Amino acid sequence: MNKDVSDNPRTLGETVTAEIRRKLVDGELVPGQRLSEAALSESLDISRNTLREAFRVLTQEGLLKHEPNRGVFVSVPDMASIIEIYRARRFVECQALAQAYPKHPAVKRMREAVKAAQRSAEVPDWGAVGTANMVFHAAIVELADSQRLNTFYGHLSAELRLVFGLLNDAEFLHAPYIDMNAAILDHLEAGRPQDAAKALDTYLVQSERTILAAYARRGC
Amino acid sequence: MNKDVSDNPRTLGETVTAEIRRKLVDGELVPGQRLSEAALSESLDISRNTLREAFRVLTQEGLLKHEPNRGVFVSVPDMASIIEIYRARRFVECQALAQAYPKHPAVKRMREAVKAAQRSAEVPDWGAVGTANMVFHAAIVELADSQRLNTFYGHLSAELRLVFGLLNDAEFLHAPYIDMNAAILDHLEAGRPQDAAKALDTYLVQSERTILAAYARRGC
DNA sequence: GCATATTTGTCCGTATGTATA
DNA sequence: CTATACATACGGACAAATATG
Repeated sequence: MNKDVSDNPRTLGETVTAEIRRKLVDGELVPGQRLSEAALSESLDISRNTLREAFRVLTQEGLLKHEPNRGVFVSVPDMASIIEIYRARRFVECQALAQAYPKHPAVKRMREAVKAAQRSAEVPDWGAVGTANMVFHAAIVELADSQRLNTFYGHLSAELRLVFGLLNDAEFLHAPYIDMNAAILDHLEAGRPQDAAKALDTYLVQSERTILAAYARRGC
Repeated sequence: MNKDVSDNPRTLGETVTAEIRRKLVDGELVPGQRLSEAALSESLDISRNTLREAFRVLTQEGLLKHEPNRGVFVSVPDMASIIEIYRARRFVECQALAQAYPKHPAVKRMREAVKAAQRSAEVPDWGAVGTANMVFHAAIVELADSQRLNTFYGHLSAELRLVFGLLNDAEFLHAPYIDMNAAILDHLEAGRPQDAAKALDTYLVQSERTILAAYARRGC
């Protein structure tokens, strides 16, 4: 899913970057939390300098926020960010799907993600459903055959996971979309990419609305 | 144009990052060149630690390539990269233009970029024409109203400047496109975004072909 | 508003591992 | 194979900015 350098970490800095990234998307580090250089470098058993290099990378990815002379904080996605992320998602995903070749290798990954989500929903394991859902949408972007676009989408996706961590209600957030994903895939495999794109747009608008509503409730 | 943190550098690290980025897009540092930590940190009069932080950021942006235990090099765009960058450009720019609102504020910036390019062509100052051209296309992406998409496009654009530096023939690369940009803008302002997108696609295909041809010639 | 403590920003020295002439 | 150069990583230091009482 993530084709970043940090998948195969060859230096300590990359290992640490990947580890912190995992903690961020897994919700072990929560939005707004301050990451003290001294404390975190000690708890990870690395030097401050190495940690700072990791901070720069994760800041670039949008997961951390660097405030000069004040420190590094986990990004706090506000409503504007959520709206913006969904705007970018609709832009990228719908276009990728609309122009997709129905026999593209990524379609297989989409199918597998749908199946995985359905299986996890029966357990039920809503966290796994959420993961499968993200794999499905990453596969949609892969249809566009652009590594750079995939990486960009990976950053969007990671930021969105920060939002999910903030809301903490995986079933509510993911359950309704299993069938919608399946329908999108059916359209695509049947050679109706325009219909697939249309369905995806509906999906994303609905998902955005749901998340914004949950976000607003949480805020009060 | 570049809304990055490094526009208003508040720390030495950000200043240095911006400075190296400038040297990269201006061609002062050429693709393939090795950037020695010791040499560069001394010439910039900064510590190696600070330089390494800048290296991580610029690597993330695709301008540098980090080879563990070997060092940091200026990225060498190969043919596959050029093709990929153009694929992403067509994907992003054409979509942004096709769905654009003709009275979007970015349209004004497009118009100004076209005028600037025409003025610079009369001097002639082909470097300035190239810069105006990049502003024009950045403005196209701004039509999509997504800060994250703008940043992503900024990275694509910077990588492309590495390619231009490799080819070193600004007139040949930019001169033919001044009028095409003007035509694209006319379509948009006249409320024909689909025609504008179509013209832009033609532009990008032709530009890619031209650059690949120049790249191939250079290789021999 | 002031004095103090904390934290970041930045530098240096150095030990170790890796790549290459 | 050895030697050399270089990147990796650490720990300590201090100034500057910020937070705290």
